[in-house]
Amino acid sequence: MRILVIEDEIKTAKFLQKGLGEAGFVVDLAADGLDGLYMAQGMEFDLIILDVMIPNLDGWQVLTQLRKSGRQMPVLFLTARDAVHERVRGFELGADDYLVKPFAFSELLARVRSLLRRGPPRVEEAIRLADLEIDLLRQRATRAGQRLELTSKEFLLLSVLARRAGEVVSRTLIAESVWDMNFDSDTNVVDVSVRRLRSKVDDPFPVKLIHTVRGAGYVLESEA
Amino acid sequence: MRILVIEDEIKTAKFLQKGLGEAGFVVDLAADGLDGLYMAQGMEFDLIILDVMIPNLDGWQVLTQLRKSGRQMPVLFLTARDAVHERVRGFELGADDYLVKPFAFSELLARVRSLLRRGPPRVEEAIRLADLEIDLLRQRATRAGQRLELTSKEFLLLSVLARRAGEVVSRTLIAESVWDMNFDSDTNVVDVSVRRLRSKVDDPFPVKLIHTVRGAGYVLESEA
DNA sequence: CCCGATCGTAATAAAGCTGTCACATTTCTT
DNA sequence: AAGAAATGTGACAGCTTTATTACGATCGGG
Repeated sequence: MRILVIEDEIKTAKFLQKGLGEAGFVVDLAADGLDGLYMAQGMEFDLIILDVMIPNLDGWQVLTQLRKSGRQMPVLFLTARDAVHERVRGFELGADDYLVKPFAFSELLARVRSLLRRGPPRVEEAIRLADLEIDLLRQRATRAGQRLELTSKEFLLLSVLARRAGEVVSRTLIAESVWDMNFDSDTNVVDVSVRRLRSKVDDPFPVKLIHTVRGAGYVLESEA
Repeated sequence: MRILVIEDEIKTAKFLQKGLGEAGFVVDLAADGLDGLYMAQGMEFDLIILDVMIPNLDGWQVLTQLRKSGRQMPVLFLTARDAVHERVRGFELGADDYLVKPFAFSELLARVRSLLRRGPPRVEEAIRLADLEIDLLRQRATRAGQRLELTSKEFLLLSVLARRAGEVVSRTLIAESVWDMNFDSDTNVVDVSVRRLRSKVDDPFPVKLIHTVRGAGYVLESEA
Protein backbone atom coordinates (compact mmCIF):
# COMPACT_ATOMS: atom_id res chain seq x y z
CA MET A 1 0.00 0.00 0.00
CA ARG A 2 1.48 3.25 -1.17
CA ILE A 3 0.65 6.57 0.39
CA LEU A 4 1.57 10.07 -0.76
CA VAL A 5 1.86 12.74 1.89
CA ILE A 6 1.70 16.31 0.62
CA GLU A 7 2.79 18.51 3.49
CA ASP A 8 5.23 21.34 3.75
CA GLU A 9 5.97 21.20 7.44
CA ILE A 10 8.96 18.94 7.50
CA LYS A 11 8.38 17.82 11.04
CA THR A 12 4.86 16.66 10.41
CA ALA A 13 5.83 15.05 7.14
CA LYS A 14 8.63 13.06 8.68
CA PHE A 15 6.44 12.07 11.55
CA LEU A 16 3.84 10.70 9.20
CA GLN A 17 6.41 8.91 7.12
CA LYS A 18 7.84 7.20 10.13
CA GLY A 19 4.54 6.30 11.70
CA LEU A 20 2.88 5.05 8.57
CA GLY A 21 6.06 3.26 7.61
CA GLU A 22 5.96 1.33 10.85
CA ALA A 23 2.38 0.47 10.12
CA GLY A 24 3.50 -1.19 6.92
CA PHE A 25 2.84 1.46 4.31
CA VAL A 26 5.20 2.82 1.72
CA VAL A 27 5.22 6.55 2.12
CA ASP A 28 6.31 9.22 -0.33
CA LEU A 29 6.59 12.87 0.53
CA ALA A 30 5.90 16.01 -1.46
CA ALA A 31 6.63 19.44 -0.03
CA ASP A 32 4.27 21.59 -2.02
CA GLY A 33 1.19 21.50 -4.19
CA LEU A 34 2.91 21.38 -7.54
CA ASP A 35 5.26 18.61 -6.58
CA GLY A 36 2.43 16.78 -4.96
CA LEU A 37 0.17 16.98 -7.95
CA TYR A 38 2.96 15.94 -10.22
CA MET A 39 3.78 12.89 -8.16
CA ALA A 40 0.17 11.98 -7.68
CA GLN A 41 -0.39 11.96 -11.40
CA GLY A 42 2.84 10.22 -12.22
CA MET A 43 2.68 7.32 -9.85
CA GLU A 44 0.04 5.01 -8.55
CA PHE A 45 -0.92 5.76 -4.98
CA ASP A 46 -3.54 4.02 -2.95
CA LEU A 47 -4.20 7.05 -0.83
CA ILE A 48 -3.18 10.66 -0.51
CA ILE A 49 -2.83 12.68 2.64
CA LEU A 50 -3.15 16.31 1.75
CA ASP A 51 -2.53 19.39 3.81
CA VAL A 52 -4.70 22.34 2.85
CA MET A 53 -2.18 25.05 3.46
CA ILE A 54 0.76 24.31 1.27
CA PRO A 55 2.82 26.43 -1.08
CA ASN A 56 2.32 26.89 -4.82
CA LEU A 57 -1.01 25.15 -5.16
CA ASP A 58 -3.25 24.84 -2.17
CA GLY A 59 -4.91 21.62 -1.17
CA TRP A 60 -8.12 22.30 -3.04
CA GLN A 61 -6.46 23.10 -6.25
CA VAL A 62 -4.48 19.93 -6.02
CA LEU A 63 -7.59 17.96 -5.28
CA THR A 64 -9.56 19.54 -8.08
CA GLN A 65 -6.84 18.93 -10.63
CA LEU A 66 -6.42 15.42 -9.42
CA ARG A 67 -10.06 14.56 -9.82
CA LYS A 68 -10.21 16.27 -13.16
CA SER A 69 -7.44 14.07 -14.40
CA GLY A 70 -9.47 11.10 -13.38
CA ARG A 71 -7.59 9.96 -10.28
CA GLN A 72 -9.99 8.35 -7.92
CA MET A 73 -7.90 7.37 -4.95
CA PRO A 74 -9.17 8.36 -1.53
CA VAL A 75 -7.89 11.64 -0.17
CA LEU A 76 -7.55 12.48 3.48
CA PHE A 77 -7.52 16.19 4.15
CA LEU A 78 -5.51 17.81 6.88
CA THR A 79 -7.13 21.08 7.81
CA ALA A 80 -5.98 23.67 10.27
CA ARG A 81 -7.96 24.30 13.37
CA ASP A 82 -11.18 26.25 13.26
CA ALA A 83 -11.51 26.21 9.53
CA VAL A 84 -15.07 25.02 9.45
CA HIS A 85 -16.00 25.71 5.91
CA GLU A 86 -12.82 24.27 4.68
CA ARG A 87 -14.10 20.91 5.64
CA VAL A 88 -17.36 21.33 3.85
CA ARG A 89 -15.66 22.64 0.82
CA GLY A 90 -13.26 19.76 0.91
CA PHE A 91 -16.08 17.29 0.87
CA GLU A 92 -17.79 19.05 -1.96
CA LEU A 93 -14.64 18.80 -3.98
CA GLY A 94 -14.42 15.13 -3.35
CA ALA A 95 -12.28 14.67 -0.29
CA ASP A 96 -13.12 11.52 1.53
CA ASP A 97 -12.27 12.44 5.06
CA TYR A 98 -10.45 15.10 6.98
CA LEU A 99 -8.53 15.48 10.16
CA VAL A 100 -8.02 18.60 12.20
CA LYS A 101 -4.47 19.45 13.12
CA PRO A 102 -3.06 18.71 15.57
CA PHE A 103 -4.17 15.14 15.63
CA ALA A 104 -3.30 11.93 17.40
CA PHE A 105 -1.48 9.48 15.23
CA SER A 106 -3.76 6.65 16.23
CA GLU A 107 -6.64 8.65 14.90
CA LEU A 108 -4.97 9.22 11.60
CA LEU A 109 -4.06 5.60 11.27
CA ALA A 110 -7.61 4.56 11.97
CA ARG A 111 -8.92 6.83 9.27
CA VAL A 112 -6.33 5.80 6.76
CA ARG A 113 -7.22 2.17 7.28
CA SER A 114 -10.89 2.89 7.08
CA LEU A 115 -10.46 4.76 3.84
CA LEU A 116 -8.42 2.03 2.30
CA ARG A 117 -10.88 -0.60 3.36
CA ARG A 118 -13.72 1.38 1.93
CA GLY A 119 -12.15 1.15 -1.43
CA PRO A 120 -11.88 3.83 -4.06
CA PRO A 121 -15.09 5.82 -3.87
CA ARG A 122 -15.25 7.36 -7.27
CA VAL A 123 -16.25 10.93 -7.66
CA GLU A 124 -19.21 11.35 -9.86
CA GLU A 125 -18.62 13.32 -12.97
CA ALA A 126 -22.20 13.48 -14.03
CA ILE A 127 -25.55 12.89 -12.52
CA ARG A 128 -28.57 11.85 -14.49
CA LEU A 129 -32.12 11.94 -13.29
CA ALA A 130 -35.02 11.40 -15.62
CA ASP A 131 -34.32 13.69 -18.53
CA LEU A 132 -32.09 15.95 -16.48
CA GLU A 133 -28.38 15.66 -16.90
CA ILE A 134 -25.78 17.41 -14.83
CA ASP A 135 -22.16 17.56 -15.86
CA LEU A 136 -20.39 18.36 -12.63
CA LEU A 137 -16.98 18.88 -14.12
CA ARG A 138 -18.03 21.15 -16.93
CA GLN A 139 -20.64 22.95 -14.91
CA ARG A 140 -23.32 22.29 -17.43
CA ALA A 141 -26.80 20.97 -17.21
CA THR A 142 -29.34 19.93 -19.81
CA ARG A 143 -32.92 18.86 -19.63
CA ALA A 144 -34.57 16.92 -22.41
CA GLY A 145 -31.46 17.52 -24.42
CA GLN A 146 -31.84 21.23 -24.07
CA ARG A 147 -29.12 23.26 -22.48
CA LEU A 148 -30.03 25.00 -19.24
CA GLU A 149 -28.52 28.42 -18.75
CA LEU A 150 -27.74 28.34 -15.09
CA THR A 151 -25.79 30.87 -13.10
CA SER A 152 -23.06 29.53 -10.90
CA LYS A 153 -25.16 29.75 -7.77
CA GLU A 154 -27.99 27.99 -9.45
CA PHE A 155 -25.69 25.29 -10.64
CA LEU A 156 -24.22 24.85 -7.21
CA LEU A 157 -27.65 24.55 -5.71
CA LEU A 158 -28.68 22.06 -8.32
CA SER A 159 -25.64 19.91 -7.73
CA VAL A 160 -26.18 19.88 -4.02
CA LEU A 161 -29.69 18.65 -4.60
CA ALA A 162 -28.60 16.26 -7.26
CA ARG A 163 -25.87 14.73 -5.21
CA ARG A 164 -28.45 13.74 -2.65
CA ALA A 165 -31.12 13.00 -5.19
CA GLY A 166 -34.05 11.19 -3.70
CA GLU A 167 -33.46 12.43 -0.20
CA VAL A 168 -34.65 15.59 1.41
CA VAL A 169 -32.01 18.27 1.74
CA SER A 170 -32.76 20.72 4.50
CA ARG A 171 -32.43 24.44 4.18
CA THR A 172 -29.76 24.42 6.81
CA LEU A 173 -27.71 21.98 4.81
CA ILE A 174 -28.25 23.88 1.61
CA ALA A 175 -27.37 27.18 3.22
CA GLU A 176 -24.22 25.63 4.46
CA SER A 177 -23.00 24.08 1.29
CA VAL A 178 -24.03 26.71 -1.21
CA TRP A 179 -23.50 29.79 0.90
CA ASP A 180 -21.15 29.74 3.81
CA MET A 181 -23.75 30.47 6.36
CA ASN A 182 -23.68 28.60 9.55
CA PHE A 183 -26.22 30.30 11.72
CA ASP A 184 -27.86 33.10 9.83
CA SER A 185 -31.47 32.14 9.85
CA ASP A 186 -33.45 35.24 9.03
CA THR A 187 -32.95 35.17 5.32
CA ASN A 188 -34.81 33.52 2.54
CA VAL A 189 -32.02 33.23 0.02
CA VAL A 190 -32.52 29.54 -0.22
CA ASP A 191 -36.18 29.86 -1.09
CA VAL A 192 -35.57 32.53 -3.65
CA SER A 193 -32.76 30.62 -5.23
CA VAL A 194 -34.84 27.52 -5.44
CA ARG A 195 -37.47 29.61 -7.16
CA ARG A 196 -34.95 30.80 -9.70
CA LEU A 197 -33.68 27.34 -10.24
CA ARG A 198 -37.17 26.03 -10.70
CA SER A 199 -37.95 28.64 -13.27
CA LYS A 200 -35.25 27.15 -15.43
CA VAL A 201 -35.32 23.51 -14.49
CA ASP A 202 -38.99 22.84 -13.89
CA ASP A 203 -41.19 25.60 -15.22
CA PRO A 204 -40.66 24.92 -18.90
CA PHE A 205 -41.40 21.21 -18.46
CA PRO A 206 -44.50 19.28 -17.53
CA VAL A 207 -42.78 16.91 -15.12
CA LYS A 208 -41.42 18.61 -12.02
CA LEU A 209 -38.24 17.41 -10.42
CA ILE A 210 -37.77 19.77 -7.52
CA HIS A 211 -40.23 19.06 -4.78
CA THR A 212 -40.84 20.83 -1.51
CA VAL A 213 -41.13 18.91 1.71
CA ARG A 214 -42.81 21.16 4.16
CA GLY A 215 -40.87 21.73 7.32
CA ALA A 216 -37.94 19.79 6.00
CA GLY A 217 -36.48 21.11 2.79
CA TYR A 218 -36.33 20.15 -0.86
CA VAL A 219 -35.89 16.94 -2.80
CA LEU A 220 -34.81 16.32 -6.32
CA GLU A 221 -36.57 13.29 -7.69
CA SER A 222 -38.48 12.12 -10.66
CA GLU A 223 -41.45 10.33 -9.18
CA ALA A 224 -44.42 12.21 -7.87
CA MET B 1 -36.09 9.83 17.12
CA ARG B 2 -35.47 11.99 20.14
CA ILE B 3 -32.28 13.89 20.73
CA LEU B 4 -31.16 15.81 23.79
CA VAL B 5 -28.84 18.73 23.23
CA ILE B 6 -26.94 19.89 26.28
CA GLU B 7 -25.43 23.22 25.36
CA ASP B 8 -25.37 26.57 27.09
CA GLU B 9 -24.76 28.81 24.11
CA ILE B 10 -28.26 29.68 23.08
CA LYS B 11 -27.35 30.39 19.51
CA THR B 12 -25.74 27.05 18.97
CA ALA B 13 -28.51 25.28 20.78
CA LYS B 14 -31.22 26.88 18.67
CA PHE B 15 -29.29 26.23 15.55
CA LEU B 16 -29.05 22.56 16.37
CA GLN B 17 -32.70 22.41 17.25
CA LYS B 18 -33.71 23.91 13.96
CA GLY B 19 -31.34 21.92 11.82
CA LEU B 20 -32.03 18.60 13.46
CA GLY B 21 -35.71 19.40 13.46
CA GLU B 22 -35.59 19.76 9.70
CA ALA B 23 -33.92 16.40 9.58
CA GLY B 24 -36.88 14.88 11.35
CA PHE B 25 -35.66 14.61 14.88
CA VAL B 26 -37.45 15.73 17.98
CA VAL B 27 -34.99 17.90 19.84
CA ASP B 28 -35.00 18.86 23.50
CA LEU B 29 -32.62 21.41 24.93
CA ALA B 30 -30.85 21.62 28.26
CA ALA B 31 -28.82 24.67 29.18
CA ASP B 32 -26.46 23.21 31.74
CA GLY B 33 -25.05 19.98 33.05
CA LEU B 34 -27.48 19.47 35.88
CA ASP B 35 -30.54 20.05 33.79
CA GLY B 36 -29.10 17.91 31.08
CA LEU B 37 -28.33 15.00 33.33
CA TYR B 38 -31.73 15.24 34.90
CA MET B 39 -33.50 15.21 31.57
CA ALA B 40 -31.31 12.47 30.21
CA GLN B 41 -32.20 10.25 33.10
CA GLY B 42 -35.83 11.14 33.17
CA MET B 43 -36.75 10.66 29.54
CA GLU B 44 -35.94 8.27 26.79
CA PHE B 45 -33.53 9.74 24.28
CA ASP B 46 -32.03 8.02 21.33
CA LEU B 47 -28.94 10.18 21.36
CA ILE B 48 -27.32 12.95 23.33
CA ILE B 49 -25.26 15.82 22.02
CA LEU B 50 -23.11 17.11 24.80
CA ASP B 51 -20.98 20.19 24.98
CA VAL B 52 -17.93 19.81 27.18
CA MET B 53 -17.86 23.31 28.56
CA ILE B 54 -21.17 23.87 30.27
CA PRO B 55 -22.12 25.29 33.67
CA ASN B 56 -22.75 23.34 36.87
CA LEU B 57 -21.53 19.97 35.69
CA ASP B 58 -19.11 19.75 32.83
CA GLY B 59 -19.59 17.38 29.97
CA TRP B 60 -17.42 14.68 31.38
CA GLN B 61 -19.19 14.60 34.67
CA VAL B 62 -22.50 14.37 32.93
CA LEU B 63 -21.26 11.56 30.77
CA THR B 64 -19.78 9.68 33.70
CA GLN B 65 -22.94 9.94 35.74
CA LEU B 66 -25.02 8.94 32.80
CA ARG B 67 -23.06 5.79 32.18
CA LYS B 68 -23.04 4.99 35.86
CA SER B 69 -26.79 5.05 35.90
CA GLY B 70 -26.80 2.57 33.10
CA ARG B 71 -27.85 4.76 30.19
CA GLN B 72 -26.34 3.42 27.04
CA MET B 73 -27.50 5.78 24.37
CA PRO B 74 -24.83 7.12 22.05
CA VAL B 75 -23.26 10.39 23.06
CA LEU B 76 -21.74 12.89 20.67
CA PHE B 77 -19.27 15.22 22.28
CA LEU B 78 -18.78 18.81 21.28
CA THR B 79 -15.36 19.97 22.27
CA ALA B 80 -14.47 23.59 22.06
CA ARG B 81 -10.78 23.27 21.51
CA ASP B 82 -8.84 21.02 19.34
CA ALA B 83 -6.65 19.74 22.10
CA VAL B 84 -6.09 16.15 21.26
CA HIS B 85 -6.10 14.83 24.79
CA GLU B 86 -9.60 16.06 25.37
CA ARG B 87 -10.90 13.89 22.65
CA VAL B 88 -9.03 10.94 23.95
CA ARG B 89 -10.41 11.52 27.38
CA GLY B 90 -13.91 11.75 26.01
CA PHE B 91 -13.55 8.43 24.28
CA GLU B 92 -12.23 6.78 27.39
CA LEU B 93 -15.22 7.92 29.33
CA GLY B 94 -17.52 6.35 26.84
CA ALA B 95 -18.32 9.05 24.34
CA ASP B 96 -19.07 7.59 20.97
CA ASP B 97 -17.87 10.39 18.79
CA TYR B 98 -16.78 13.96 19.05
CA LEU B 99 -16.89 17.09 16.99
CA VAL B 100 -14.72 20.15 17.25
CA LYS B 101 -16.47 23.48 17.53
CA PRO B 102 -17.09 25.33 15.41
CA PHE B 103 -18.44 22.63 13.19
CA ALA B 104 -20.33 22.35 9.96
CA PHE B 105 -23.87 21.22 10.33
CA SER B 106 -23.57 18.66 7.59
CA GLU B 107 -20.82 17.05 9.55
CA LEU B 108 -22.83 16.88 12.67
CA LEU B 109 -25.78 15.43 10.88
CA ALA B 110 -23.66 12.78 9.27
CA ARG B 111 -22.28 11.75 12.62
CA VAL B 112 -25.61 11.75 14.33
CA ARG B 113 -27.00 9.46 11.68
CA SER B 114 -24.01 7.24 11.80
CA LEU B 115 -24.22 6.95 15.57
CA LEU B 116 -27.86 6.09 15.45
CA ARG B 117 -27.21 3.47 12.88
CA ARG B 118 -24.33 2.01 14.76
CA GLY B 119 -24.98 -0.37 17.57
CA PRO B 120 -25.04 -1.50 20.25
CA PRO B 121 -27.42 -0.71 21.77
CA ARG B 122 -28.96 -0.83 18.42
CA VAL B 123 -31.44 1.94 17.92
CA GLU B 124 -33.96 1.03 15.33
CA GLU B 125 -33.71 2.95 12.15
CA ALA B 126 -36.60 1.28 10.46
CA ILE B 127 -39.69 -0.52 11.57
CA ARG B 128 -41.57 -2.99 9.46
CA LEU B 129 -45.01 -4.31 10.09
CA ALA B 130 -46.89 -6.32 7.52
CA ASP B 131 -46.58 -4.30 4.34
CA LEU B 132 -45.95 -1.08 6.22
CA GLU B 133 -42.44 0.22 6.40
CA ILE B 134 -41.24 3.16 8.42
CA ASP B 135 -37.87 4.74 7.90
CA LEU B 136 -37.20 6.61 11.12
CA LEU B 137 -34.07 8.30 9.90
CA ARG B 138 -35.37 9.53 6.62
CA GLN B 139 -38.80 10.33 7.92
CA ARG B 140 -40.48 8.30 5.26
CA ALA B 141 -43.09 5.62 5.26
CA THR B 142 -44.38 3.28 2.59
CA ARG B 143 -47.17 0.78 2.46
CA ALA B 144 -47.27 -1.98 -0.08
CA GLY B 145 -44.30 -0.33 -1.69
CA GLN B 146 -46.19 2.86 -2.18
CA ARG B 147 -44.99 6.05 -0.63
CA LEU B 148 -47.17 7.57 2.05
CA GLU B 149 -47.32 11.36 2.06
CA LEU B 150 -47.37 12.05 5.75
CA THR B 151 -47.09 15.40 7.46
CA SER B 152 -44.57 15.63 10.23
CA LYS B 153 -47.18 15.28 12.95
CA GLU B 154 -48.64 12.28 11.27
CA PHE B 155 -45.26 10.72 10.93
CA LEU B 156 -44.49 11.36 14.55
CA LEU B 157 -47.71 9.78 15.60
CA LEU B 158 -47.10 6.79 13.41
CA SER B 159 -43.64 6.26 14.82
CA VAL B 160 -44.90 6.41 18.35
CA LEU B 161 -47.41 3.72 17.54
CA ALA B 162 -44.89 1.75 15.58
CA ARG B 163 -42.28 1.76 18.27
CA ARG B 164 -44.73 0.07 20.54
CA ALA B 165 -46.28 -2.03 17.85
CA GLY B 166 -48.50 -4.74 19.24
CA GLU B 167 -49.16 -2.97 22.50
CA VAL B 168 -51.85 -0.50 23.27
CA VAL B 169 -50.67 3.09 23.43
CA SER B 170 -52.82 5.32 25.56
CA ARG B 171 -53.98 8.73 24.51
CA THR B 172 -52.10 10.23 27.39
CA LEU B 173 -48.88 8.66 26.26
CA ILE B 174 -49.50 9.74 22.71
CA ALA B 175 -50.34 13.26 23.77
CA GLU B 176 -47.17 13.35 25.77
CA SER B 177 -44.85 12.14 23.12
CA VAL B 178 -46.30 13.77 20.06
CA TRP B 179 -47.49 16.99 21.61
CA ASP B 180 -45.99 18.33 24.77
CA MET B 181 -49.26 18.26 26.57
CA ASN B 182 -49.42 16.70 29.94
CA PHE B 183 -53.05 16.32 30.73
CA ASP B 184 -55.01 18.73 28.60
CA SER B 185 -57.87 16.34 28.39
CA ASP B 186 -60.52 18.55 26.87
CA THR B 187 -59.22 18.23 23.38
CA ASN B 188 -59.53 15.56 20.80
CA VAL B 189 -56.41 16.27 18.83
CA VAL B 190 -55.27 12.74 19.24
CA ASP B 191 -58.46 11.32 17.84
CA VAL B 192 -58.46 13.71 14.95
CA SER B 193 -54.84 13.03 14.18
CA VAL B 194 -55.39 9.32 14.29
CA ARG B 195 -58.21 9.86 11.87
CA ARG B 196 -55.95 11.72 9.52
CA LEU B 197 -53.28 9.11 9.84
CA ARG B 198 -55.78 6.38 9.14
CA SER B 199 -56.97 8.10 6.04
CA LYS B 200 -53.51 7.71 4.61
CA VAL B 201 -52.29 4.52 6.18
CA ASP B 202 -55.41 2.39 6.36
CA ASP B 203 -58.19 3.78 4.22
CA PRO B 204 -56.63 3.00 0.86
CA PHE B 205 -55.91 -0.59 1.87
CA PRO B 206 -58.09 -3.58 2.68
CA VAL B 207 -56.14 -4.67 5.75
CA LYS B 208 -56.26 -2.21 8.62
CA LEU B 209 -53.28 -1.73 10.89
CA ILE B 210 -54.42 0.92 13.32
CA HIS B 211 -56.93 -0.46 15.76
CA THR B 212 -58.88 1.23 18.48
CA VAL B 213 -59.02 -0.26 21.93
CA ARG B 214 -61.96 1.30 23.56
CA GLY B 215 -61.19 2.96 26.83
CA ALA B 216 -57.48 2.37 26.41
CA GLY B 217 -56.01 3.82 23.28
CA TYR B 218 -54.71 2.60 19.95
CA VAL B 219 -52.61 -0.28 18.73
CA LEU B 220 -50.65 -0.76 15.60
CA GLU B 221 -50.69 -4.39 14.58
CA SER B 222 -51.35 -6.55 11.61
CA GLU B 223 -53.74 -9.14 12.94
CA ALA B 224 -57.10 -8.35 14.38
C1' DC C 1 -18.65 55.01 -16.90
C1' DC C 2 -22.66 52.79 -18.40
C1' DC C 3 -25.01 48.40 -19.09
C1' DG C 4 -26.60 44.08 -18.11
C1' DA C 5 -26.36 40.06 -15.40
C1' DT C 6 -26.48 38.22 -10.87
C1' DC C 7 -27.77 37.88 -6.28
C1' DG C 8 -29.57 39.09 -1.68
C1' DT C 9 -33.45 41.43 0.83
C1' DA C 10 -37.95 42.48 1.70
C1' DA C 11 -42.88 42.64 1.06
C1' DT C 12 -46.88 40.27 -0.24
C1' DA C 13 -49.53 36.28 -1.79
C1' DA C 14 -50.52 31.52 -1.70
C1' DA C 15 -50.53 27.02 0.20
C1' DG C 16 -50.68 23.61 3.65
C1' DC C 17 -50.88 22.03 8.41
C1' DT C 18 -53.09 21.47 12.73
C1' DG C 19 -56.21 22.39 16.49
C1' DT C 20 -61.12 23.14 17.56
C1' DC C 21 -65.70 22.26 17.19
C1' DA C 22 -70.17 20.40 16.02
C1' DC C 23 -72.24 16.49 15.03
C1' DA C 24 -72.45 11.44 13.55
C1' DT C 25 -71.64 6.86 14.75
C1' DT C 26 -70.35 3.03 17.50
C1' DT C 27 -70.03 0.50 21.75
C1' DC C 28 -71.13 -0.48 26.32
C1' DT C 29 -74.27 -0.55 30.34
C1' DT C 30 -78.28 -1.37 32.52
C1' DA D 1 -83.65 -1.21 23.72
C1' DA D 2 -82.50 3.29 25.47
C1' DG D 3 -79.21 6.23 27.12
C1' DA D 4 -74.59 7.40 28.04
C1' DA D 5 -69.95 7.38 27.02
C1' DA D 6 -66.43 6.96 23.77
C1' DT D 7 -64.80 7.44 19.29
C1' DG D 8 -65.14 8.84 14.29
C1' DT D 9 -65.75 12.42 10.85
C1' DG D 10 -65.91 16.56 8.12
C1' DA D 11 -65.46 21.52 7.96
C1' DC D 12 -63.37 25.61 9.30
C1' DA D 13 -60.00 29.14 10.77
C1' DG D 14 -55.66 30.67 12.51
C1' DC D 15 -51.21 30.32 11.82
C1' DT D 16 -46.81 28.89 9.93
C1' DT D 17 -44.30 27.81 6.01
C1' DT D 18 -43.34 28.45 1.26
C1' DA D 19 -43.87 30.88 -3.31
C1' DT D 20 -43.58 34.82 -5.94
C1' DT D 21 -42.51 39.25 -7.28
C1' DA D 22 -40.13 43.54 -7.14
C1' DC D 23 -36.32 46.34 -5.93
C1' DG D 24 -31.65 47.74 -5.25
C1' DA D 25 -26.79 46.80 -4.65
C1' DT D 26 -22.71 44.93 -6.55
C1' DC D 27 -19.57 43.49 -10.11
C1' DG D 28 -17.31 42.84 -14.49
C1' DG D 29 -17.10 43.97 -19.12
C1' DG D 30 -17.28 47.00 -23.14
